[in-house]
Amino acid sequence: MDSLVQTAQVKLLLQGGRMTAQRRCILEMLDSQPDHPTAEDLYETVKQCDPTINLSTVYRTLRWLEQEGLVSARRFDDHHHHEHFDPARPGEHYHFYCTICQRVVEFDDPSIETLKANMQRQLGVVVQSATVVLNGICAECRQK
Amino acid sequence: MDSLVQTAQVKLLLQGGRMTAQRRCILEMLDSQPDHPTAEDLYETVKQCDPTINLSTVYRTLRWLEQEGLVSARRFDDHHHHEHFDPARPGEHYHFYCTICQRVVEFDDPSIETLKANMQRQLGVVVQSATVVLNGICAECRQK
DNA sequence: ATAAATGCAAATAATTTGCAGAATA
DNA sequence: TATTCTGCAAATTATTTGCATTTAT
Repeated sequence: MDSLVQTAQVKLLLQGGRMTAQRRCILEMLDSQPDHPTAEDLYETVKQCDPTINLSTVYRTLRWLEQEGLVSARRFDDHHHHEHFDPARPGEHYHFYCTICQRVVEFDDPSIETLKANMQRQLGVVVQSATVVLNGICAECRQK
Repeated sequence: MDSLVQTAQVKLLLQGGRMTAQRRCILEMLDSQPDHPTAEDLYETVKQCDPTINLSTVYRTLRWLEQEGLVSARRFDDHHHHEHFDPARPGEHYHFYCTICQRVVEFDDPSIETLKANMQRQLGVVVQSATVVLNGICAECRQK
């Protein structure tokens, strides 16, 4: 398992990019959290290791990572219009979003492949990807 | 089948609201199009029947309709961060989004109920709603 | 006549960009 | 030392809000 820092290092070398302190710090934070933070969330966290970092730098790094296929941007909530950044681990996965505590739980299920196949057949389309967000109440919030 | 204008009329009466020319025009446009327009799309269309209408009025009407359960707001594309407004017809449905022509096709499929049931069991959560967007190439765009 | 809705312009929120200076290879 | 990257401030995009004026009931 390469760390994000290592993977990014290689990509940077290949394209003449540079591993700066800011990037290393962002990458380490992203790697250590099982979260799906917003840019703002990440900014607040990263400030702990580099208090003078700028939000633009966080965005620029996230966009670069996205372009390199190392994170993907998702919108979970139709009314809070900000993106969550999902460090791309191997294997497609989908999300459960708790409408009470905003927790995100990843899952995968064979019924989604069934759905894709059904729709390709019934609609005559080609399905390239699927976004599935189940909204509801997570196990923890139910205990109340 | 009541038209949106009629349904809205009743809701307005019950809450002391008023049926204005602008609202009627927006409702008729929404009703006649099988589309999922953005606020801007709708604004351009509505201008044809009321050239002096303001974008704020379109937004205010859409938000009121949303609150009344007559339309729902969706984000289809993770990189164009604007909402599409879906006139809520009875029955839950999901969306196929063509990444070439931006066409939206509605569908429903029993595999989604299976998915919800699986996840409630496996994750111990309560699923209240599901957002499913399949992205790919529609039948028309495939002919090329 | 009165409360509600509109238009306008300014505010907000999330994200992006231009540019001069700082830092890496 | 030559580029690349950063911080800052200003720009952009989508949407919302305050307020004076207009309009439906």
